[in-house]
Amino acid sequence: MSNKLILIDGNSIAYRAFFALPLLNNDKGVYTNAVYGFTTMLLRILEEEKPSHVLVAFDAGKTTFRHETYKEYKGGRQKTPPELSEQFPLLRELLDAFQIKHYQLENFEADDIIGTISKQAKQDGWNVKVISGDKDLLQLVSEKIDVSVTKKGISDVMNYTPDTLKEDMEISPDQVIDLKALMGDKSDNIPGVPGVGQKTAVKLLKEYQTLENLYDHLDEVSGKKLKENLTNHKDDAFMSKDLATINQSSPIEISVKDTLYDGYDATNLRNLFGELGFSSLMGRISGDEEADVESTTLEAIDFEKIESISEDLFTGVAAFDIEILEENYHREQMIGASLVNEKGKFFIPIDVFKESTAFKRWAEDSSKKKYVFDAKKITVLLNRFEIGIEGISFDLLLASYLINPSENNHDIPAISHRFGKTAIQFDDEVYGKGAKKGLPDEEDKWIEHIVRKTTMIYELKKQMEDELEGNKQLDLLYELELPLALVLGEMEARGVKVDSSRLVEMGKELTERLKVLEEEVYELAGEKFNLNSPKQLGPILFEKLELPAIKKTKTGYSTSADVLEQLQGKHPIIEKILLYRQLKKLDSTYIAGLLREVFKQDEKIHTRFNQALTQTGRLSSIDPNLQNIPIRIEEGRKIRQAFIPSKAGWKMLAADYSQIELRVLAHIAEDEKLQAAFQQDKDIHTQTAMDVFHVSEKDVTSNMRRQAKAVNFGIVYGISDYGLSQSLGITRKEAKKFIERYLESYPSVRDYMKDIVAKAKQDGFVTTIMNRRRYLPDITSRNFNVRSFAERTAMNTPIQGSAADIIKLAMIELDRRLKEAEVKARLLLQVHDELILEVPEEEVDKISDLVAEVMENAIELSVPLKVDVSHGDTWYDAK
DNA sequence: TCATCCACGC
DNA sequence: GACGTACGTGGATGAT
Repeated sequence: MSNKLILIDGNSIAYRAFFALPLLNNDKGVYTNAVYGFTTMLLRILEEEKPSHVLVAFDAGKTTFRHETYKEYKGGRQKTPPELSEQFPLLRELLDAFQIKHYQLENFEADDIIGTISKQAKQDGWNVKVISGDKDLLQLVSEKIDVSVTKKGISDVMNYTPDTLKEDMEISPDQVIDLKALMGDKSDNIPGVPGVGQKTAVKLLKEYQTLENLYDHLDEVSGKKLKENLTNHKDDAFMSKDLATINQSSPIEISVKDTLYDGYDATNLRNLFGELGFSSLMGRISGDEEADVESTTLEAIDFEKIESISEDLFTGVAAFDIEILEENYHREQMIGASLVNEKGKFFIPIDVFKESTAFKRWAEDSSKKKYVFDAKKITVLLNRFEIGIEGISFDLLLASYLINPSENNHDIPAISHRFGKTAIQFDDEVYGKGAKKGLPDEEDKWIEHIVRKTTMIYELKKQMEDELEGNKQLDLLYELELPLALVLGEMEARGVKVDSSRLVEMGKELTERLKVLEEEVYELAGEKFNLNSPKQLGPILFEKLELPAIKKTKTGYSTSADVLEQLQGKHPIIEKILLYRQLKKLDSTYIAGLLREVFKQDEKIHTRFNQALTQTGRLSSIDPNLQNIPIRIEEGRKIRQAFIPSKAGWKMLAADYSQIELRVLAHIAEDEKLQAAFQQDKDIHTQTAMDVFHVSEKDVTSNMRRQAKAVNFGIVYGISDYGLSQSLGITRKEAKKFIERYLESYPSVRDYMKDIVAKAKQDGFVTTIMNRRRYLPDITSRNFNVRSFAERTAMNTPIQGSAADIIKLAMIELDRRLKEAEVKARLLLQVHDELILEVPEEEVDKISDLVAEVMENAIELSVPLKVDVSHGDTWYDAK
């Protein structure tokens, strides 16, 4: 088999990758986009071309021999952005990990190295492929040498052979330099001949083949001006030819044989990918696709399966984990536990630890430090055996989330691989996925996996802590998220009592009304169809009934509420459909959905708060989602009547922050006008209307207030002019004007918005009051939409995220104070800016005061925080 | 099983 | 001008 050599123009490809990809950085804040792009290209080439030899050539230094002929060579070039230059060392590291030779030569450009080596290879009869973003290299094209030039981005390449070159550019490889001699090259500052562009140059070369021949027959050239230019710039043309000519006899110290490529070291590469945060590329490292092969090649570990627990197992700090295959740790079966400490690695069967008093003593002893993954989960799981847990001093899940919330996989194997630890398989590989998920037959296999995971917790603690310390986020973990996890764990385990019969009753009523509505709709439509299917509803409305179609979706007509609302009054069917949709939602999601989630044992709902998901730091709630129980529409709000205290004579108590985000904005932006409004406890939407419309309070109409409210809403949620136009039903232009007027009224807010975007561009991330981070690589995107989105995110995340920080602080403090006061009242739920508690009737007054006091003083801002507290027999009545 | 559409909350 | 636009969860449908 003949040799195949790949020659890569390193600088050119790095530049291409850098500008083609958003300014990604890894979790250490190091920019990696060029390296990432380069890597994807390398992986693709290695896979597709299967080369025997590879060389990456780099430019060296600022000046080359070309500057001796023409000192303006490459003059006027923008200097390499620092975000890119800092990636070159990484690039070399990457190539080393790939075990690919790279080379640079003082005074010469990458082109010359490539030209020289390719010439040697050609003489030896090798097949050569050159890869670059620069068309200059096309002069090397020959029978044996292909040149691939990136077209757009880095993955889109055009491969040139002598034939395709002819076809595409109508010239031969030799003529590439003549072409450039005539045309010049703006980016290299090569002059060429004025007035001669691509078209003219090609025409001339077709007729005279070479530059020399052209000048020999100069008098035959038609066109007075053209002839004059050619005559006057003959020197320029020949110098340009000189400059454009690649030196194929550079004094390189390597030869083709040195470029031997013998495959990469998968382990090294995986480690580097881990450091760089290229988790998405891990799977493309060959060897990885055969996961089973890898599993058998994982180095064996030493561990002990414990039959009975004795006190002396617990010395020093321990990593501890309980494995459960399904998501819902409130009800699903536990598989086993594992403990790793200075003594060794241990697997502990469930039955062994749940009955062990030694274990319980250890778990509940706050002086025995534990490292865990997902403290909240562990709290709930142990609680199922009536075991408490104290002394958790590290949580891998929360640490990973805080380091970079945008990672979408925060399980132990994923984190481990990201941080360069590869002695672990992914859960899917061990347990399978989907319907096939389960314990593998071989017991050792899954036991070992569990032990390995716990080992990772033990080993990663230091690394993660260093990372957090570097970001000044240790407090965020240890003073906020970790204590909160325990509070949340108790809330989840406590659950919320549900009056199922009330739900059933409401369900019956709804079913009746739905049936009637459905019939009425079919009557009006003149036929039966599936009313729940937008795909079937569309044609009925917009074809059969000939209503004007306002919006389309990918698959047909849009029948969303905002479309239907615009059709209201045009046909009686519309309001029936709207009502049907609303009631159907209530029935399926809130009645049936909630009933499904009620635990039989205690008639309670135990939601799970996801503490490591949202990009802003808010919590989310699943199975069921208790953060979106209806409230705006009365019919829906009644659902809340089914949420009741767990004991007779107790009350539900709700405490919500009033305008917390706008208060946070007033604080962060230091806007005196906003601050004053809050200090005087003004109605903020009315105040905004006064400021934006320049009217006095009494002249604020309800419409003005509505619009001001929408603008405030937009500020809080970071919506665009488009978003505002949608919510107000006005044009985008008008919306833009509104926003502009808002910013005119609150100049400090405008400054804040400007500054935060600039800071995000500089740092690559934004932070909240408690130093939570959100990375915004898209902020440097050259795509307007992508960039705009990132900019709005930069403005909005500190606001929303800080509000999330504040209520979390309040929850920790409130939990502490409730326990300290030895009252029975307890937290049940958090809904972003609101806390729900259940309280014995006799404690209501005291707790109302306490909750308000704690929430209002969770943090000291330049504006007061205001909390409204209310209570009642059900959640509905606590309004 | 997955994508799409729709709708609820903050 | 840029064509997709706050964050989430969940149900129903329909194609795979």
